[in-house]
Amino acid sequence: MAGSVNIKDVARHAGVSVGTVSNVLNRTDRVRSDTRARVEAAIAELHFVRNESARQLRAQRSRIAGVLVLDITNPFFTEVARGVEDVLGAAGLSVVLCDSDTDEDRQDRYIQLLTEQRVQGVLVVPVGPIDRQVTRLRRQGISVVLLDSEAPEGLACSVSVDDVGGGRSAVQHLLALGHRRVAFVGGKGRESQVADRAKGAHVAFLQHDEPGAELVSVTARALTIEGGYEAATQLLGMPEAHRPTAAFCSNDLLALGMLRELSAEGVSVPDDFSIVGYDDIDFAAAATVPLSSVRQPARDLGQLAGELLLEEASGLAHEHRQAVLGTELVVRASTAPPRRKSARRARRA
Amino acid sequence: MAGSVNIKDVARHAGVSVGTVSNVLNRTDRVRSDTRARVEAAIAELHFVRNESARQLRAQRSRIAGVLVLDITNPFFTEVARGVEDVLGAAGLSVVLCDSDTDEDRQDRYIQLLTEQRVQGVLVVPVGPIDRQVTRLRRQGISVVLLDSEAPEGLACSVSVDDVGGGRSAVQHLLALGHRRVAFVGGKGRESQVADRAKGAHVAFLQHDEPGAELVSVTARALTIEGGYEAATQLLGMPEAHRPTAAFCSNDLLALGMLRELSAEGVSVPDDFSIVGYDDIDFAAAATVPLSSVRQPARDLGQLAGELLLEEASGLAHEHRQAVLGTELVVRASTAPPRRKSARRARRA
DNA sequence: CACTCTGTATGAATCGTTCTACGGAGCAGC
DNA sequence: GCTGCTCCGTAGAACGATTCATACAGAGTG
Repeated sequence: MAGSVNIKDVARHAGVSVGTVSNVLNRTDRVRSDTRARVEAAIAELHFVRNESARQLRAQRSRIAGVLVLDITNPFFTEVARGVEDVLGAAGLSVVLCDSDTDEDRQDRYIQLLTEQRVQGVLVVPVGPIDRQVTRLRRQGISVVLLDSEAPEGLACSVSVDDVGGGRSAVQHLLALGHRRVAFVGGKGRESQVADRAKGAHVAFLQHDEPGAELVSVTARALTIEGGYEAATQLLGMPEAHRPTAAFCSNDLLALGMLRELSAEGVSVPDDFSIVGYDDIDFAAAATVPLSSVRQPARDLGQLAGELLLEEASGLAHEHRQAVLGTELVVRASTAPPRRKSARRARRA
Repeated sequence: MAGSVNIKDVARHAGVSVGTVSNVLNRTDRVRSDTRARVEAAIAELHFVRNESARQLRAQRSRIAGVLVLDITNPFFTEVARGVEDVLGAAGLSVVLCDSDTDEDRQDRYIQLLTEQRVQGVLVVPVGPIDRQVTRLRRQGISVVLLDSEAPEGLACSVSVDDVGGGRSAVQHLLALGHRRVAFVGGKGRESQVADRAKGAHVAFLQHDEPGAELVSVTARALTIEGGYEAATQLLGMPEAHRPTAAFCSNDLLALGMLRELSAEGVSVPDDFSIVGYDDIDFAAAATVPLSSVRQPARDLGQLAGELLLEEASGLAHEHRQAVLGTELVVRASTAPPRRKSARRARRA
């Protein structure tokens, strides 16, 4: 049976008071070594496991932090989570990972859950505006750091990436190669990250200032491999005269999906079409046509966010900071100058 | 301030007793509608958020289930987690994801954490033998289901995949194509899944019974893309006479890494070398040389495990069951008959 | 011997919620 | 008017660990 053995059972079994057992658990040095040994023996014998709910109730705070990401199947976010884990784990906090699946309702449910748990802190990659939820968390004394998204001044700490710059560098690269019609592939969602990457793409076009150059917007159902298939199909459906010769995809999943679908349809990358992705996940380099991609320092992002959270949670004087990390364009094999007009056209399926 | 407003504050503010507030929260129908409205107004006004620790303490059980996987950056496991979420989320349980990173210590720490939290249940992809931990969890009244690994009869429910069968079908495919020297690529770990896949590979060889056919074992540092690069290097380092003409990799990460490294070294897949992966993650189909792979029904696996957990946790009479799901070999472009002897050899870098 | 000081152990109060036993009000039936 | 309901609401005892004020024993000091 055993059901649940508590500190009182341990105390009785060891012939001491509950206070002493608690001391063995939490302030080991305050108890004589023979007493401690007796208590520890009782703990082992009865298979006592501390009830964290009771502990938390008393302590008014848990030893857990939550990480809430947009898409747990996207390696970029799991890499970020690992970065968080690196830092918080070392500080003795446990990290639990939650997946909003880019759904505001799910995001809010998880935030509610974490609030009810009175976690130490929450690191969240937000879906849509999140000011209200941040205020609510703060009101419960829960630290918040925004991940991969810049917080409004004074609202919270945030660690983001210069997505405008990243988007710009991707498109500059394509323009420099000689492409004039470039697709920007985004999703239906209104993630600020994607919007910023799009903005960066526009900036690159404005700076380029070549007459006739055109940025075409393509919208996939979701920022997934599937979405990439779909976006490729959309591109192939365009009349050749207006079809872009290159695409900047707002993440690598899209880019890999598009790469695959184009190859399957006989469009050669990079000879017939160039692709730049975003995130530089491991799979980007591992693609057989290794993908040019805008690298985000995912692990660093997570680590820095973890540090900011610890700083805020420590209760010391704390000024919210907005860290913005840089990106790095990694050029691989999926980008090349466009084929000359005279060359044979991509075969349609 | 606000700090923490509790049910008592709400009661005072609404002019009722704490019991009534609790009833509004938990058994809404037992309270007259005007009273309820008053309480709800007070809750909203004071920004009351239920303290889940106290609730759990009283209820002796949380509304959370934990999923503990080997590698959170491997899309196979996150897909399994989504399957679990599908089922448990619908049942009103929240799911938290933990990453053992194939490390027994980390695994044990997370199990300890989940035990202290008195979660409803734990779904775990085990690292090494786990009987002791299962017994311990069970003793605390926590349900356990093993994922992707078959539990010893009577110990726990488990949902696994016929890895021996999967391994066999992969290697049978290669043998049928005419390969005679085949590499099995595993890792340093002692995961039972990998061992079973290796066993399946051996079975295929035994059944094939062709003199001179040879199964070569290659060990990567880890079952990751990096590990795949490394395994490819090992293969390329072998004297050509003994070098396998095909590899069965124990997961897709390895396979994709190997595919990439071989391509980079001028070895063409599948012309010079065939590769079969395992898991059939989305990235496998999306590789530019789409990967032949043994598909595991990841999401189904998670869903079924979730259902078994709910059944066990419901407290009804419950017999532990071992579900074993089948695999399906998905043949794509990374496998082909071996090049004839006379053909040119792969160029070394 | 009286005193203080130090090192240990104790016991009760506390955290916030749930839930059971109970009570008062209103109503029907006799 | 009494009994027996139902409906709503209340009071207070749990749940299990932590912690603080306190007690006590023994050593050291004068």
